[in-house]
Parts: sequence; structure tokens; C-alpha cells
Amino acid sequence: MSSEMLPVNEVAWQKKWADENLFKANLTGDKPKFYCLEMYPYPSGKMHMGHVRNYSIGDAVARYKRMMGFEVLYPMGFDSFGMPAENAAMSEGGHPHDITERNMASITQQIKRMGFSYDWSRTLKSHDPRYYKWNQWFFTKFFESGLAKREFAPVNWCESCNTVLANEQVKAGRCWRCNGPVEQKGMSQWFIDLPYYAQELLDGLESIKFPEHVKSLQRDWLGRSEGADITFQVVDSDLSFEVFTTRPDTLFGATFVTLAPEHPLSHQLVEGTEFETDWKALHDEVVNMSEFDRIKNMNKKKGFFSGRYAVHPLTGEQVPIWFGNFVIATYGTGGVMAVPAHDERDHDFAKMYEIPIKRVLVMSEGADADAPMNAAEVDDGWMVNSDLEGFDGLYGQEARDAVCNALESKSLGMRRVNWKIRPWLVSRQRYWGTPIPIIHCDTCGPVPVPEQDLPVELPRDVVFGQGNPLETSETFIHAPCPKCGGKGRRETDTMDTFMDSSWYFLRYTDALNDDACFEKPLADQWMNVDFYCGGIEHAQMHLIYARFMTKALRDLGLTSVDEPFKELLCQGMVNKSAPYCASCSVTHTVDRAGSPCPHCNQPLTERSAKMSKSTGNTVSPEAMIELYGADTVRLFILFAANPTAGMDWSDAALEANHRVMLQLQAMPEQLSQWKGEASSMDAWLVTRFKKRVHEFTDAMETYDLRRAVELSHYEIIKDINWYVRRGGENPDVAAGILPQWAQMISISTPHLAEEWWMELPERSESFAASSYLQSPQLVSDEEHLILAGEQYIRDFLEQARKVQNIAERHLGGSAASATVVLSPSWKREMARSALNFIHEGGHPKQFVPILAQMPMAQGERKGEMMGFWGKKMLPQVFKWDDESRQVILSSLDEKEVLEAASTFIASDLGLESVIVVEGESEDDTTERARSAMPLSPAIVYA
RNA sequence: GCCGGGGUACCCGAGUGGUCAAAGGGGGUGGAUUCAAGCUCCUCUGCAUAUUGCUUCGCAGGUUCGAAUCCUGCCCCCGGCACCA
Repeated sequence: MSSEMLPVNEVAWQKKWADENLFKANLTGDKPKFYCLEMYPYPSGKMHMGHVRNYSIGDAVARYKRMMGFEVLYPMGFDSFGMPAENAAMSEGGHPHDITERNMASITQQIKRMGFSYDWSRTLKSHDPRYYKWNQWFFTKFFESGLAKREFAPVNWCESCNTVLANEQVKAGRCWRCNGPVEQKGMSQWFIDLPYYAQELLDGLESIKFPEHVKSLQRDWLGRSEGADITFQVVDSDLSFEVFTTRPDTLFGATFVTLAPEHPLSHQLVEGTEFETDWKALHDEVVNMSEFDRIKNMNKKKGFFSGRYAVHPLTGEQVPIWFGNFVIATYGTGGVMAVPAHDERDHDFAKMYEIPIKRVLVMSEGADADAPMNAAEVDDGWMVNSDLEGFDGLYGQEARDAVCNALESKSLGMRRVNWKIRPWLVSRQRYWGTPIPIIHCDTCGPVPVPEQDLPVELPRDVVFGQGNPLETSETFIHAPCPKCGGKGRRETDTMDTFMDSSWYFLRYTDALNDDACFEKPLADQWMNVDFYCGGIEHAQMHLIYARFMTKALRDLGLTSVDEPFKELLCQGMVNKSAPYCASCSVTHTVDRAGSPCPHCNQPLTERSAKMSKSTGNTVSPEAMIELYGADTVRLFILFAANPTAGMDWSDAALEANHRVMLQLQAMPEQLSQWKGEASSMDAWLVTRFKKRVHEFTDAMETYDLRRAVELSHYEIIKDINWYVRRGGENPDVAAGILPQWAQMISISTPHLAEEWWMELPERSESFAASSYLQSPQLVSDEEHLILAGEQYIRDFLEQARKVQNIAERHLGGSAASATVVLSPSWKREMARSALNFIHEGGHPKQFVPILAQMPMAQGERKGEMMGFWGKKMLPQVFKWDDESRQVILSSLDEKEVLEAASTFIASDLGLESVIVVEGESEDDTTERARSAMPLSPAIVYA
């Protein structure tokens, strides 16, 4: 009984594993390597279900690979720099360092309670100077190579976080952390040249196994577009500017050009003219508008004429220069050629301000070049109305090439690939991050701190809450210039914490090295990460920065690795139902359950929603471990859904899984109490189990963890139940399957596996966790037949039960006996020749003449048989699975099998007797042979 | 608007041409066990039915001897990007 069973002492097993250093990776051994990694967590004080799911997946993979003979590197660490600790320090007092250390200690303990097989000896934390020293070292190298630069530029500023943000950290005009509005500010900031690797980042996506949607996300973010820069001279001046276009084929239709009001030339163009006031107004409006408001006002196109004209590079015509609020200063060149006939925005703009619209493409070959235009026609088309010879009639890419060639020969344009991705703004006006290792000197400018002076450590004498904290540290800011020795001032900005997480996976390969960031041979041998698991929320920040960094470090000569992660798995959300208003489409907090919707007063329903503190639908892992143990929580979380799918938390399902755990816990003892003899069923269970091991490894190889767990924790129990039902009770057989079974359950419920393992009379290793799973062998043909015979009985019983229900209604009471009518031999013969025919590539339709030639079809029943083929046998031939087909073609004798099992069948169906007869034979008095088919006999109850 | 992923029974969720009325789990149902509840085990869980037939995998068509699966069009959901020239 479950209540009498002692729970598994999980903590004791965890201690034993740790004492034995079981999971410490030996990076210089000769086993094949496997690097398994989860995205390292930010150390908030508490582990949440998302963590549990993430690590349960990773741990299952790590344990599996270890079992399969790989040396597995499976480390854990903390992304411990960042604003939450700093904000906590400000609101609650204390120091970010102490808060972080405290939180780390508490979450570490919770993670360890789950029994994950991490190599804790190489734990890293990004706020450790031994780690961030290398951030600084990389930065100085980037500075020297020009990859890191300080620039004055309009940047994203979040007022409430009091810092600048990278483009990637602005979501719909709002801060990714606090959701506050983001404004544009001109500031001098540090940038890293992400676009330098844009093409490689794009191409690299082809060679790595990332989920399709992550790749698509990254492609969007990189934003490659092919086009041309085209030069326009300003009339009556030496000035010229360039526009970027992806549609050079529409150049002849450019009836004006539009510049962003912030375009560097814009002020000069209007300075001292009547247009200056208008320009200033538009400029100020655009500059001061937060990106959020800008998106909101996206459709309100506004602009005005600058009073100046530009020269069309091919026709020499003069086209007016306009300013428009819809032109983005930082994309392309900050100016566009406006082709109202073939661009929707330009079309709207031209209509609004009555600028001529000139058709230069037609959408079907030879169409009317002067057809009126009611809307912009933006697709590729055939050139018309070109003002120069040699262009009309060209289409698409050919047209674009022709225009580009003409421009390039006049040096007024150039093909160019433009990227949406912009340099990575890495400086932050916050304290809790890596200090940027630069000293500003009045004579030498920004000078990197020399390697021997690294790390530049964070000072403790800072004041929080008054701007950039580092500026308040007197001990920090003053430093002599490393170059000239003169008076210098330290850079007070720190690095974006995404810098920390961009290379930590490399550091793990050599985490304790204080002389180098990592040894190249080690990193080369162990990279890339074979299996990387984490949340989708990092798809375009962390995963782009990390890929970038890997390439940048490679080019510093530190590794030979191109990509950090070979395969990425994004685990799904952990959800739980929460009150929901269907008519408002709003999820409410859990305390609203039972009351009506506060907006529309309708009763609330339930809907599954992401677990979150604000909704209140969270479940504490600690509480669940307390109740059921870590193994049960892990089993539930792996079994509830596929790793990538969203899963719903269900207390009922968790309990159900706990029952399975209890059942399994009792299993070795239960099996050891078997007292039976060897029986014909033994071979079946042994074979069946062999097949299960095979299926298990197949599932694990594709990271189909749900299926793997289903096999190890559910299917095998069912198999054993069947074996027992059929009279099997051989203790030797049980003892034979137990070791491998223990290994199978160890990937998801490792503590229970050790309990089993400990009881084994002969153990190859002291722990299940350190044992090797023998590679499964394929099931032989002979063994197939054993399985097939039993499968036949199971299928037969299922069918028999169905029929029995109906039959007993007819009989008006319980049936006492059954006559099993096997299919007549001619049906088997027909099936066999049809299967052979199709197997050899024959088309099912062509079997008819062959059947007509067969000896058995020559008698008076020919018509019946031909009809039977078309109506019954043809569909059935395809319904049989491969196994059934093999069985039909094999020597399996249905009669023999059923007769051997007839006692069992009778008792299982609650009958006194079961008789098996061959259909249409002398013994068959039932006249039911008509409905019997091979493998599917008719059953007559009486 | 563009890009990507989806829509399977009461719910979650397998399933990429025949093995499919459709795995597995949850829930429900009936039964065994029990003084009783829980636990555990078993049956059933689209409709009808002497073993078979009918209807069903977002909707509508098509290809095929055969479609949840392939093709075409449409609808809806989720995620991302978006005045990107």
C-alpha cells in the first residue's frame, strides 16, 4: 500500500552523487563529447516552473547521453549582473552584490533539490571579476580592431530605467524591462559593429538546427535588402545626397525625393529661407517624439517642400526635394527617392500634396503605358515611359540591373546590400554590470585599460539613485592615462549584460582558468554546444549576440568555431488556467474567479494562461517537491507535453503521475515475489522489452522526451501486466529486464532509478546514473513472430469483446460459449498472392486479371471471389500494417495460436468454452465464414 | 501588410498517403475490491449495429483504388516584423 511505503530519500541520493563527483566532466578523456546546456538563469531568489521545465528537459538529455557512452559537459551558472539586483538595492537598501549572492545561494539550493546532473565544479557567475575581466579584455580587443567604437548618435533612452537601450531591447517603442516609453536622445555611446557580421549571421542559419520560427525571427531582425544607393545633386549647389532603394527599376518614375527631417543636409538646404521655420517645426516634432508615439502616428503622413531641387541622375530633370516625417533617418541613407506610381507611401504622399504621378512600369507585358493609375502598382513589371533608350520592355531583375549599370557607369549610383540590423549599443548608465575598461584622456582620447590592469573592478563606494552610480565613486573615476600618464577619467558606463551571456558557454569549457578566457584546444574540442535549451524570449537578443560574439572571438584567433549552438530547443510555456472573460478577451487575476467580469459583468470562464505572478496562477516548485518529490514533478513535466509545446499545469495529472511513481517504486519488490516457472510467455516479455528499449532510444535520439517517458514509465508496466495476465510469473525474466529498465527510468526519475539499482544483485556500476545502456539490438524475424502471435490474441480479444456486447443483447443474457470461425483458406491465399503482387510493385488495379487466372478462381465461385476482391480484400490488403502483412505471409497458424490460448480467452471473456473451426470446413456449422478475414475471424456466441 | 508556426474527439495532445474511428494522458462512465470513502485494477467513452455500416481531424473543392496526411482557395488562432524605401 502506498501509505506504508517510505518515500524515496532524494536528498540522500543527491548527496551520494555529489560525494562521488559523478557528474564532473573529464574534458580531456577519449570518449566522444556531448555538450548539453540550458540558458543560464538570472538569479532571482526563487526557482519557478519555467526553470524546472527547462532543466528537466536538459537533464534528461544529459543523463541519456552519458548513459550512451558520451562524456557530457553539463554545467550551470548564473547570469548575475543586471538591473533587478540594482533596483532592489535602491528600493530595499543593501548592495547589489550582497543581494545577488544571497539570491544565488537560495536558488542554487532549490535547483540542487531537483537532482539535476550538473557539473557544479565549473559554475560561473557573471558578476565575478574573474569572469568579467574577460568581457573587458574582449572589449579592449574590439576597440583596437575597430569593432567597438564610441559615437555620438541618437539612441534609445528609457527614463524610468535611467539608461540607454539597444535597438533589440525596444519593443513597440517601449522598454523591454519596465515597459516605459522610450525616447530618442543624442548621446555619445559605445557601439559594437554587429552589421559587420550580418551576412555571416544570415548564412549561418542554414547550418544550424534552430526552430524555423527562430530562424525567421533572426532573418527579420537582420533585415537584408538588396538595392542601390543613388546620388542626387542639389541644384545650384555643390551638395549632393544619396538615397537607398530596392527598386532601381522605378527610378524613371521618381518625381520627387524625400529626406528625413533629421537628415544631415536638411538644415543647410533651408537655412535662411522662408522654409526654415516649417523644417524646424517638423524636425523638432520628429526628434522629440518617442518611438512609441511615432508608431502610433504612423499613418499620419506629413511633409513639405524644401524650396530646393535635385537633379535626376539619369534624365537630368529637376525634381523637388521634400521633407517627410515618414522617412527614417537611421535606415538606409535617411533619404528616399519617391516613386508615387509604384510605392504606396509615395502614392499617398503625392496625392496629398498634388505631386505628379508617373507610370514607369506596367503589370502585364505590352499593356498600355498611359493607363491611368488609381493606386500604386508595387509588383515587378515591364518598364515603360523610360526617358532614355534601351530600358522599355525590361522586367524585374533585368530592369534593376540595367538601371544599376547605367548609374554605375556615370558614377551616380552603386549596388548595395542594406541591413536593418544596427550596431549594438552596449553602454549602460547603470552600476551592476561590467565596467567598460576605458580611460578618457584629454590628450589621447579614449584609451583602453592595459591587460595587466584588468579587471577594472566595480567599486563599492557608490551612491544609488542619483544618475549613473559609478560617477559618484571618487576612488573609481580618477585614473592616469595609460598612454601618456596624464590625468584621466574612467569611463563610468557599464556593459549591457547581454555581453556576459554572449560567451559564457565558451567559458564553461575552461571555467577556472585565470590566465586566459579559455584554452583554445579545449574550446575547439568542446564547442559547439550540441543541445541548447531555453525560452523563446531570447530568440533575437541573446541568440544573435551569442552568435555574433562567437564569430568575433573566432576572428581574434581564440577559437575555430563558427556557431555557438548546433541545435536549439525552445521549450514551451508552463500554463495554468486563470479566469477569463470571453466577451472582453481578457484574462483576469485568480482572485477574480467566481465573480463576474469587472468590465462587462458577464460570468467568467477559465482559460489557460502563462504562469505569471501578476495573474497569480503560479505553482511553487518547492511546494510540489515537498508534496510529491522531485521525481514526480519531473515525470509530470516531461510527460504532460512535448518539450516544445505549451503545457497546462494540472494538479490532477500531477497526482496521477505520482501514483505511477508509487506503483513503480513497488515494482522491484513485486517482481521479486514472483514464484512461477518458465513459460511460453517468457520469450514474449523478453522480446517485447527488447523492442521497448529500442523504441526508447529512438525517441531520445530525436529528443522526443514525452514518448521516451511514456515508454519507460507506462508502456513497460502495461507489458508486464499483460505478461502476468497470460500466466507469466518467472522471476528470472523479471530480474533480466530490471537493470535496463532502471536505466530507462533514470533519465527522468533518477532518484527512483537509484533505489532500483541498489537492489540489483549484480551491478556493473555503483549507480544507475553512471552506468551504460547497452545498445539495443533489432528484433529478429523469429522474435517478430512471437510478438505477432500475442498481438493477434490481443486484437482478437478486443474484437471479441465488442461483438460480445452486441451478441449478448441478442441472446438476452450472458454468452456461455463462443465458436471462432477462421477465414476460409482461399481468402488467405488471395491475400498472400495480392500482397506478394503489390510488394513486387504491381498496381492494385492490375491484380484482377491475375486473380482470374488463379486455380482457386476457376470453379463456380469465381464471380463471388472476384467481387470479394474488389469489395473486401482490396481495401483490407492496404489496411494491414507491415507487421500484419508479414504475419499473413509467415507461417503463423491462426488456429494453433488460438487453440493454445483458448483457456485464457475463455476465462478472459467469461465463457465456459471456446471452439476454433476453419471457415467453410466440415466442422463449421455456423455459416459465418463470410465475414471472416485473415487475422480477423468471425465469432459466434451462444 | 509581410514572414513563421498552427487549427485533430469533452480537454491536453500523437499522428505527413493504406497500420486511422484515429496513440497516450487527463476528465467522465460502468464494474471489481472495500463496512464505507480514498487508493488500485478492468470495461466503455462519435452514432448505429451479431461481428458491419455510417459520419468525423478548421471550411470548401481537387488528385488517388484509397486522404487527418498531398494540391488549390478560404476562414480563424498564436508568434515576430512593420511608413525599412
